[in-house]
Amino acid sequence: MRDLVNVLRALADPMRLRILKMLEKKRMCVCELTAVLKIKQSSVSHHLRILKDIGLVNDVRNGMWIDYELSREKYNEYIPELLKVLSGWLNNDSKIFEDLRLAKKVNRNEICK
Amino acid sequence: MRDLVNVLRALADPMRLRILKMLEKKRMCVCELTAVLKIKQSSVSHHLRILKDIGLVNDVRNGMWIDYELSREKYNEYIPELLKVLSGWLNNDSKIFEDLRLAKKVNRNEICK
DNA sequence: AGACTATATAGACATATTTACATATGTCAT
DNA sequence: ATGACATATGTAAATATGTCTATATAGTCT
Repeated sequence: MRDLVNVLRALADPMRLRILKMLEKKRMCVCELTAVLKIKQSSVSHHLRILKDIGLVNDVRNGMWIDYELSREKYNEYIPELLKVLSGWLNNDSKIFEDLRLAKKVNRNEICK
Repeated sequence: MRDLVNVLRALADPMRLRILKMLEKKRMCVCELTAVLKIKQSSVSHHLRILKDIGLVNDVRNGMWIDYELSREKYNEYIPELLKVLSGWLNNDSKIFEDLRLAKKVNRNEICK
């Protein structure tokens, strides 16, 4: 029960949903996510920590960067099913649409000054 | 997006999950739910309002009582799918098991003094 | 109509959450 | 090692959430 509540809480936030919808398309580093979301880097890290702690995302070090991706490990039974239904949602949301457009253009070598 | 966040927030609470799991089995009035959950009636009403506002439950007057039931109307696209996956979850949770046992026994004519 | 009772609402309090700022950690290149 | 940069963490302020007490509302029943 605690697990399910924690997964739902992790999902019940616009910024974290936006992050997850971007990670559906590709791995992204913190500075790329920061550039798209337009909140402070520390806030992005905070949201990523919540998603990582509950097992919704993994981080993978990649040179100077740390890439985040949707988790493929089975931390608990709820996550695969929720990620699956989420993949069918918000695909016509204008905010998500704009995020994905920006995420596609973003280049870590340019923006991470 | 706002809709989805609100549905997830409504679900992300142990008391509200317990309520929904009971309503999966049968309609229940506020005083019956109060007896099982063992929190104050006003708190139960508060949770029911959140569930009703987002469209997860309906209320139906029944004589002196107001019965709540899982919503069958389609307020938004997320609710039917989430209620469906929820029906497969928590069925082995000990708290839920105990709730259902109490819910089956409870009799509104006795407890609503 | 009036008393009764199930439910809803308002206000208060404690706790949790989101964000930003400042700083720390850890990696790469020189 | 040192400097530069990406990311993480600690702290503080503003806002939201869950529970309670007290009271109001809206029905029922006689």
